[in-house]
Parts: sequence; C-alpha cells; structure tokens
Amino acid sequence: MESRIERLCIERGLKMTGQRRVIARVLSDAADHPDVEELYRRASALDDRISIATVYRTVRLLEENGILERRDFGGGRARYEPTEHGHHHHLIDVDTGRVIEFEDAEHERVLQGIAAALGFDLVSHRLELFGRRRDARASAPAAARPASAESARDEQIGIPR
Amino acid sequence: MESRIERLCIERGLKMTGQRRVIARVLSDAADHPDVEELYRRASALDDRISIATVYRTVRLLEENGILERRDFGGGRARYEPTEHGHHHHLIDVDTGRVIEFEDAEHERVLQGIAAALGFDLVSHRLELFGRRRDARASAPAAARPASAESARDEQIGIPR
DNA sequence: ATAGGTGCAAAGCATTTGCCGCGGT
DNA sequence: ACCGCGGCAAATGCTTTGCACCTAT
Repeated sequence: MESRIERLCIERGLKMTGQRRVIARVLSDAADHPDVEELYRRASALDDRISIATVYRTVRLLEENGILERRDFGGGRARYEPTEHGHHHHLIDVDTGRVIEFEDAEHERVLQGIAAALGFDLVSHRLELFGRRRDARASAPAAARPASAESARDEQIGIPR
Repeated sequence: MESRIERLCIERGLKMTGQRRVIARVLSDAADHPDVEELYRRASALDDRISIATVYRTVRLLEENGILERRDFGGGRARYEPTEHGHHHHLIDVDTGRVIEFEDAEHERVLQGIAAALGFDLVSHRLELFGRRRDARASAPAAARPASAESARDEQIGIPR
C-alpha cells in the first residue's frame, strides 16, 4: 500500500521510482531518527536493488521538498525524521546516544518572542538537550565522548509535568 | 603579553609552544565564532610557521580541556568560541550567516526542569534560532539554503526585553 | 520519447593521523 | 635528555557527482 511519505511525494509531483517507493516506506515506518547508513540497511532488506548513493540523493530531495528534516545529534552523520509530527525537541542521552523526543509548546512562543526582540522573524530553531540518566549505575564512564551515538533505539515519550 | 586563553592553558598544565601561543592569542582576540580555516588564516598572519593540522589539533585539545566550545551552525564546518563568556545562545541570520548571541537566563532553569522531568541530569544543551531580518529588502531570496554561512562578521548584542 | 533517476566508482570536503624531526620543560 | 609537539602528506569518513544506462510519465 501507498505509504504516508509516498503520498507526500506524489503531492509534490515527484517521480516515483521503485527505489523511492521503498525508501518512502522505510521512512514512513521509522519511529526513530535513522542515519543514511541505517536507511540503506533497512531499504536493502526490502529490495536489494538500491545503492547508498540513491539513499543520499533521495533524503536530500525529500529534505528540499520539506518532507524530511535533517538532524545533527553529534557523531558525524546526519539523521533524518519526517517533518512535523508535531513540534518537538530532542534530548540525547550522552552515554548511549539514544534520542528522546519531547514537546514543549510554551517554548515555541518564547523563542518567537526572543527572535522578535532581536528584530528577526523566526524561520526555524533547534533545541537539543544532552543529559545523563539519573541514578543509573553510578559507574558512568567518566570521560565518555558523546560523539558515539551508536544505533541505540530511539524513544518517543510524553513529557511529564 | 600573555593572552587570556594562554593563561587558561598554563593553568591546565598544557605545554605552551610557539604555535599554541599564537592560536591562543587569536582565540582570545576573536569576538566571533571562527571555523578552523579562519583561525588558520588569522594565526598564519601572525606567524606563518603554523600548519592547519596544528590548528585542528589545538582546538581539539582546548575543547577537551573545556577552554573552547565547538559549535555547529550548519554549513559543514565546526566553529569555535571560548567557553563561558556567560551562558548564551545563538541566532543565525539565514540570509547572511551572521551569528547573533543572546542571553536568556530563564531558559537555563526551564531546560534543567525539562530534563529532570524526563529523568535526566542536564549535561549541556544547544539552542539555536534561525531567522530572517525583519522588513529588510523585501527581495529576500526565496529558497536560499541556510547552509552557506559565509564569513560574515558575527555580532554580540544584548536582548531587549 | 524523453526528462530525469540509478548504480558504480571516483571525487570532494572537513578532519584525523602516521611518521619523524624538532622544541619545551 | 625526554616526551610531547608540529609539519607534511596520506588516510578517513561522510556525502556528492560524472558517466552511461535505464525507467516513469
């Protein structure tokens, strides 16, 4: 069946090839923030006639069409998520690289206000928190470089007030 | 005379070589957020016996020692600024790449609170606004990619409330 | 039919590193 | 004197691209 991302592609009049359909499906199904390598892995599992170059070209195309958003959580590789499943921000666990999404509607307004005070219209923004799980095993690696960001599964959770 | 950054290096017991001294001076004098290439340019102007590899090694060293902070404002290259001349955030002008610093003490608390609500201790955070100068010439390039971030001079200004 | 997409491998960029002579402490 | 530092160029790792072929529309 036609995936959500594929529908968006069609709406923008993008030519739908076999590989794009597969990548669209992978993206539609992703609940995390995969990097290109991971997308390539997942897409290849569904159809091995896809090259990583095409994945790169496709995420770029989708980003340019406002369907995807590129993220940089540190660690060298870009990670992607579908645009706008609600404004949210990210908290990255510095020990595991896991990404947790949270919303904070109030922020939107505040940030808008700050930009306005500086004489700007807010085009977009980036708010990322880097934190360490509380309590956990006290043996947290002292000088761990946050840069790792392995393929730990990401989470999405509501922010308890 | 001994620059501010050099003093910090000495405090941490870092070996002070000629090239490090020069780079320290350049960093101490910088009021903006130069990338490595720019630091190399400025350092070379003071002393041409410096290779770009050394600049890379030095900013890394300083970052590991908490003297510098690495920033990513989009545009592919890392940019640096001395740690803690007061907690502040950045607003990047998407049309010119110019960076404007602003403070917002209240934010610190709010962010801390959010992390806590999610069960984390806040290690660090990143808050960046991307905006377009209000009014300006109405002929703002429609689909300009923010990625450019040329060497436009950065600013630091207080946030009017 | 034909504009545009794809695979492959090579090219690009920013950044890191091996090697070895040199310079701080 | 000794260990770490710096220069140089080669190596890396992610991402882009040239080219020739292939495919949606």
